[in-house]
Amino acid sequence: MLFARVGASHPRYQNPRAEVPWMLPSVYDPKAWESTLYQDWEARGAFRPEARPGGRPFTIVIPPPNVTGRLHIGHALDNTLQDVLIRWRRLKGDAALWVPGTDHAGIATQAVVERRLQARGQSRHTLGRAEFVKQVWAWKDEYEAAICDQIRRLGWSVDWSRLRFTMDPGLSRAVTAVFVEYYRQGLVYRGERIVNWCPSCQTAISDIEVEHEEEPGTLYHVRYPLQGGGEVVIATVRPETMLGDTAVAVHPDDPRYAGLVGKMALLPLTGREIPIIADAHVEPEFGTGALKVTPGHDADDFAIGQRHNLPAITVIGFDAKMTEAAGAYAGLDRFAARERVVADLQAQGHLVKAEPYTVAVGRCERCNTVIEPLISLQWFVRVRPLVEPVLAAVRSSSLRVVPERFVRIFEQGLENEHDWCVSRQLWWGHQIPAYYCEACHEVTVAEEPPAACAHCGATSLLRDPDVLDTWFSSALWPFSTLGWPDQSEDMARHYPTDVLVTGYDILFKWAMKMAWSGIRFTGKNPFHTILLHGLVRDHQGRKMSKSLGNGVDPIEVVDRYGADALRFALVTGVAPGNDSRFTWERVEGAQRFGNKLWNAARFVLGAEDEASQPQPGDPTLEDRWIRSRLHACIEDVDRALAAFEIGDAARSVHDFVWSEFCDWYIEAVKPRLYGRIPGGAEAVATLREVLSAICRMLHPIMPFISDAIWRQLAGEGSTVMLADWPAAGARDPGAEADFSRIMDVVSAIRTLRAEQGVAPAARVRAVVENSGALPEGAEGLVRELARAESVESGHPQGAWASAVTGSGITVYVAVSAADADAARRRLEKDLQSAAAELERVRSRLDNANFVGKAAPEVVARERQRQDDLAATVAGLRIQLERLG
RNA sequence: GGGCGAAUAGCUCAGCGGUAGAGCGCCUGCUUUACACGCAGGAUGUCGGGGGUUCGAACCCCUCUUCGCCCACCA
Repeated sequence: MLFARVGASHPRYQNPRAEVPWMLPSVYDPKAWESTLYQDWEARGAFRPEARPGGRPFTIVIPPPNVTGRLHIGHALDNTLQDVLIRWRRLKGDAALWVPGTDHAGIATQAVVERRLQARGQSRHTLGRAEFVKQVWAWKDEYEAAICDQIRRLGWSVDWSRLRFTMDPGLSRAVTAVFVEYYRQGLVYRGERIVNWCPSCQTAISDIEVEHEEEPGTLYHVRYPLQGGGEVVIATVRPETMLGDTAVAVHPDDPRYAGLVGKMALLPLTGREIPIIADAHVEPEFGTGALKVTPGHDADDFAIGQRHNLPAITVIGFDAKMTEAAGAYAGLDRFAARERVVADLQAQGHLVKAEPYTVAVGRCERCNTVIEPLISLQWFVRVRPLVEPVLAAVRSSSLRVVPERFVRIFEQGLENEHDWCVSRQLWWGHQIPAYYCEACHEVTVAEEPPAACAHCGATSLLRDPDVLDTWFSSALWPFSTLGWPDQSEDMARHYPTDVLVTGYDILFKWAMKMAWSGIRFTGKNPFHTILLHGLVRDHQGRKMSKSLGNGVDPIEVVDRYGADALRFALVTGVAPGNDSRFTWERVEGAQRFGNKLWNAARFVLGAEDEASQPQPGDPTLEDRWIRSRLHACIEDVDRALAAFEIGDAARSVHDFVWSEFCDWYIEAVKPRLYGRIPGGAEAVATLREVLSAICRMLHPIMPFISDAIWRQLAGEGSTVMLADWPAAGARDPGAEADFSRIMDVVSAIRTLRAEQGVAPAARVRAVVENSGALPEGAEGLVRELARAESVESGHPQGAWASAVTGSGITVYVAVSAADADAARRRLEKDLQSAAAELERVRSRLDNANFVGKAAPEVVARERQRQDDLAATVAGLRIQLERLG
């Protein structure tokens, strides 16, 4: 037997009567099923699109997790959403392909490996580049394996035969091809520009990798004397950079400084002469309206410098220490230099004032080091021309962003994009395919190392040592994973992909770049929809982080509750695009739901043996009702999934299973199954039909338990994973209305029993006020569900307890030793609420505006309500009188 | 400087124009031939404040407050 049917009994399990004849434990044990099922799915080839021959392709590429470490709870959400879509489409008959893979994550991975080396007293420099890269590959192998294992544990149905890594030979070829093509088209260039330099990571990073934080700082006002007398006062938060000033700028229209433009100022501390220039960038309102210009250490100043042909002086080096150009300050750390400069300015009388000021400090997102803007020779991608077609795609909705509010954010991100610095001074990554001639110093960019310089023919060429930004290769992921630049079958069949599922936090970093690369190199949007979700926070709403130690390991959750419980909990916690909170309570709730379904399945499977009739008869009211409700549920789940509202889909199945199938249908069907009423065979057929549909509807979200049940329902040779999605048949409004009256009456009787303190096992006499209140033949059902000895119609005399249902039906229960006070309290409560409601309805109907302006059906409904409520109130008054 | 999100029961969240909901927690009962990871019943809300639109607002508009994000050449 493939599957163990008997799991460990639950310690709290204590119902001796539940020794089940069909051998299923009463507590669902995920461990007994999950790994076996996953292996079986894989063995069947169910993860591959080929498992659905003839199906329409449906494709998702996984956002490749970094090989720096293990998956966190955010990955668990991201990938579960993808798996839900993939499994749903597969059940719908699509040839669903989910491409798995991992990202080499340049800086991050290099940093963790370097940290490990450091712990052993080594560094990448002691190893040398080749050996170091070899060690990073070993790390990658280790963590990739761990990640793949986690993917299996979560039940994600990825196609393992298509596992990819951003530095695979094929994907690396794509990277080179794209770089070379960009170069040919003039979209990539090398230049000496001001970049964000991280002194700790020792590499340039892109704008988006810098985090801006507001911090308390100081704004210094410094007096710069003028050549020939006078002075100008500038304001700065970084006085140490004044050593590299090459101008003072004022606004061209600023009357205060109209006469100064063209004159020379004398830089304090060094006495160097710098010109006073006019530039519209200067904000006259800020500070003194005069700006010190340091092209070597400020991006804005660099731009001003270019406009005015100013020289740039680098006074801070790559090590964040002052350079020789800083004269007396050379060798000092940049922050120590700031203090010294301020002290010296003060001593020499140049400091006008220093006032507290909030400054936005840029920090490296990886290591939190304060970024130093520095001029250096780097490679850049010109993004403006790339961005235009993406804007057009978003505006025409050929590229959708869900939820829609992110469309504008996406557009603004595209519009703000500046040239992208793509070279990194690292060893781990795709080495830039640029070769420098040692003879003529010209560069050759080519897919293969050239034998000779393209410019002078010399044969001595050196390859650029830098590697590309990780996002350069991730940007190609939707097509590089499918075989591009080759004309592969997967490209033909599975590209463009369908949906990109990712967190809003990497919309700009990643999604945008994929969009432009896809359009540029394949002529198509790489996906038609970007589905965004938020962050998974801790139960207090804090971001999960290593330093807070509040992170939740998804595998720990799986170990304790099973993958289905985690998946269900994650998915029900999210509204599209919003952050969500992780709580163990939610996971427990999901676990209980799985167990509830498991036990419903035990009931259905066991019911088969007990059916009294061999031939199915006509469906009864409850059969028609549950089918109708099932169809409503299927419709709703389909609608929700199509709209990417996955939490809604989960809730819908949950509520149907628990509140309708279990609470009412299974209970309603018991008399037939136990032979007290005929019709058992039809009940069994309906039970099985509904359970089968539940398994299929739930499978995308809870793949394991749905298959565990399915296999017992349909036979072990089968798997729900490759079953067909249930069809939403026609609704039966009559059955729904009739059965809901039955539920109303049963609930009313139960309420009265509880209020009257009737012993649970005792049978009561019940009366329903008018004979039309219950559907024909429903008395037996009500008797069973409400534990009544009889259910009649009429107006009983004497001391009966009564209650009014939401639908206005009055229900009476006879009690042997009536608790008159309790009965009176109930009546008064019902009377009070009915009278209040009647008053509201009356005043509404008395309002000529309402009657005149509201929709006619609304008015008609209110009139009907008025009549019903009036009758109810009158009836209750009579009841109260009878009670005395 | 611009933009976005959140604010509903003790907690986590649905609801987004027509009588305030769920789960958890809480209270009362209960071995009830699927399930005590359960069943039945119950209590609990100035739907952040203030204006407006509407016959009617938790829901639409304006405004304010609090919390959290993102973007921007924010000396």
